[in-house]
Amino acid sequence: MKVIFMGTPDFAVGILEEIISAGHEVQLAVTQPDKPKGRGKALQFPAVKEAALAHGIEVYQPKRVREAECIEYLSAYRPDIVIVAAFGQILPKEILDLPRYGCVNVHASLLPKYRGAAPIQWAVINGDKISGVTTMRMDVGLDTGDIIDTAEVVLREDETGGSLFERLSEAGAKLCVETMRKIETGNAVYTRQDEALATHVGMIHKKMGKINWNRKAVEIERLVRGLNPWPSAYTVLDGKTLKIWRASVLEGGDNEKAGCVVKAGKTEFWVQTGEGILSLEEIQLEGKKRMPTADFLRGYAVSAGCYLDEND
RNA sequence: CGCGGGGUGGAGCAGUCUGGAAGCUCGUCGGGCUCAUAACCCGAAGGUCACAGGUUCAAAUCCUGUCCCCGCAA
Repeated sequence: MKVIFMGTPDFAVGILEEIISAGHEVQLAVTQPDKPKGRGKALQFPAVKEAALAHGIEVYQPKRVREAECIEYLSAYRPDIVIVAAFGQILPKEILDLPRYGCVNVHASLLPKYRGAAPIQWAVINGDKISGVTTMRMDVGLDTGDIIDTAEVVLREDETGGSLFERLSEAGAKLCVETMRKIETGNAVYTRQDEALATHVGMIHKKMGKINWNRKAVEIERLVRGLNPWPSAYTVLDGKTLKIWRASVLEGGDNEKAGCVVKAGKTEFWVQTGEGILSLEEIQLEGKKRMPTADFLRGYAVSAGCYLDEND
């Protein structure tokens, strides 16, 4: 099929490449404009742009896809289908109606659960046992189109936002090609989403990573995993940001106020939470590299009894 | 030129302001203690102090330039 691919970050790259190796003709890759990124200032290409260029595919980066100029531009390609994966812009009806087979979105959740921007992290943060990917025929709503295929992925005990990201991207790539095959051969079945079961999740903000020690240790530990590698969960130690990359939950011993450092030994760094104790395993102080807690404690004196996240 | 922290034996750090013998907590290796140990005791190896210039009798430390790592902001 003649395909226009729309996507931006890493999540979309695997899908794009799977479509290519399945033998489809990707006419154009549409992605967000380059943005200044990193410490300096340099413009950085979106991951999909990098990949598209590597495959010799033309790249188009409209600021707003809903503008007439953009719609005109896309229609000139007369694609059979438009595949959308983590593109980052909402498509107007004119584009949805453009291809013969419509626009198909690969979404990183089992719809109608987790419609919206950051389904992957939320699945981890909420402690879901199962997540997955869904392909659907897009309509004007936000992730409300008819479902074509789904694939489940079982979350691991130590699943992080990053690891699930990768696994769902892989699953999504396979599912996408499978869905395209069904569509092409006329075997696709379109199922309406059950509105009663629909839930929405918003974007991930950096502030969400700020740990509230009054919460349960299990919840904080899930937050740590869900926001790893971005934007990461953090607290404050001696007025400096302390990122927590990995932690584990210890039962019992709710004797101190939440946020109190219960133990700071040679290798243990235990913090009291609202329920249970959180053992920090891998951390990173502002300006430093991330490192195992034992390494950190070798060079940084943390005294038991002090409090994290003190606003002094 | 967006703001800031940092690069010191294998790891994490102190020392830099106020130049003048390379230090701490660990790890490693050898020995001892012990029923035993990740515990304790004794000893040893291991560093061009990121790189390049400069100032000085003398530079990890002061000056200039470069490279690399990281936090914030975007």
